[in-house]
Amino acid sequence: MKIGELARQAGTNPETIRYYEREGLLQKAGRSDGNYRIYSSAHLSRLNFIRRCRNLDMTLDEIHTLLHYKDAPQENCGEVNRLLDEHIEHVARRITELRALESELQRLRDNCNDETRAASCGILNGLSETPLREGKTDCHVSGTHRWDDRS
Amino acid sequence: MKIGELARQAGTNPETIRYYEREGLLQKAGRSDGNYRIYSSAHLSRLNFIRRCRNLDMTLDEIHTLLHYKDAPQENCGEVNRLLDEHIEHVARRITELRALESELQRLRDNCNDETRAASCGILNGLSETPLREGKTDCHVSGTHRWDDRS
DNA sequence: TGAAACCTTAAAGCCACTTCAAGGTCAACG
DNA sequence: CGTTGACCTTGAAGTGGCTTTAAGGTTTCA
Repeated sequence: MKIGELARQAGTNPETIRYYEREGLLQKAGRSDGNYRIYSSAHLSRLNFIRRCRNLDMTLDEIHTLLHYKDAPQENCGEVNRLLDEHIEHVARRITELRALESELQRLRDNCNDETRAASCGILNGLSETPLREGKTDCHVSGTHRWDDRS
Repeated sequence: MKIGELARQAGTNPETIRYYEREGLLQKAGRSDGNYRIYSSAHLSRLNFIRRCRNLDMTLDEIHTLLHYKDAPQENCGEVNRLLDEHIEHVARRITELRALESELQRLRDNCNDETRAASCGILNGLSETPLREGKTDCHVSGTHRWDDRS
């Protein structure tokens, strides 16, 4: 199987696969006569593992750790459990933050209901006054702009 | 006021301020004899506006747009309203996604309660089997790893 | 034969900064 | 006067997780 076929089967794209190889997440593939990468079903299942973890918003570093334990089945899995616990906490924290954000934005939005002159727009005026919030927690869940804004 | 003082007052740091200047969000400051940037309270309030918007997870592009209307108070503020509506929707969508993520992670976590051999760890095995979810929506709220992981 | 679909590499681009390197300025202290 | 140390300057590179671009090589089918 060549890289394009692997990409199709895993629902990702060839550049991403080459990137994972460079980063050492995916073992190097053998090459065909024409220097094309040739993959087996073992590559596919490892790639699927990686993509599942990415869908769960894990970093490549975290995935590296998980792959280590997959490759060392005799080791104790305590670190895997802890990694997941921490990750769940990060997600939970980010949800809390985004909810606070949402209500703050909604409050701001309610300040202007008609299209008026910018000078008297309650939103712009609100943004000029709202106190700066402190306390971005040490949560690693990120902001509002990760994926392409195709909407 | 020099850049360090401005940074302190706005709760940000000098490099960020220079970056905003390069990006055209903050007007260029005058210079002292020794070529230091000198700021006024007008700079401070504009910087505060920008930081408030960033705290609300807006992109620099969105902030550019808002600043345009602040600078043109006679224009109609309809675009400001729409920008906020879209932004609120993005945040709401990301919250929904993260909640789904959280329950999926929790389900996975429940598969392994003791420290055992990695080979029989329900988490690793779960990650090897869970179907790949489709449908990352076109939400631009980002993942779980935005801020430093200082925890 | 030749065009289309696939593959290769290396490098740059994305966002919103942060960090680094190498140096210049300024006030205070001995 | 010299020097220490806090502050400032610029430009370039690094962050993460890719995506895009450029410039080509290979394979397949008509």
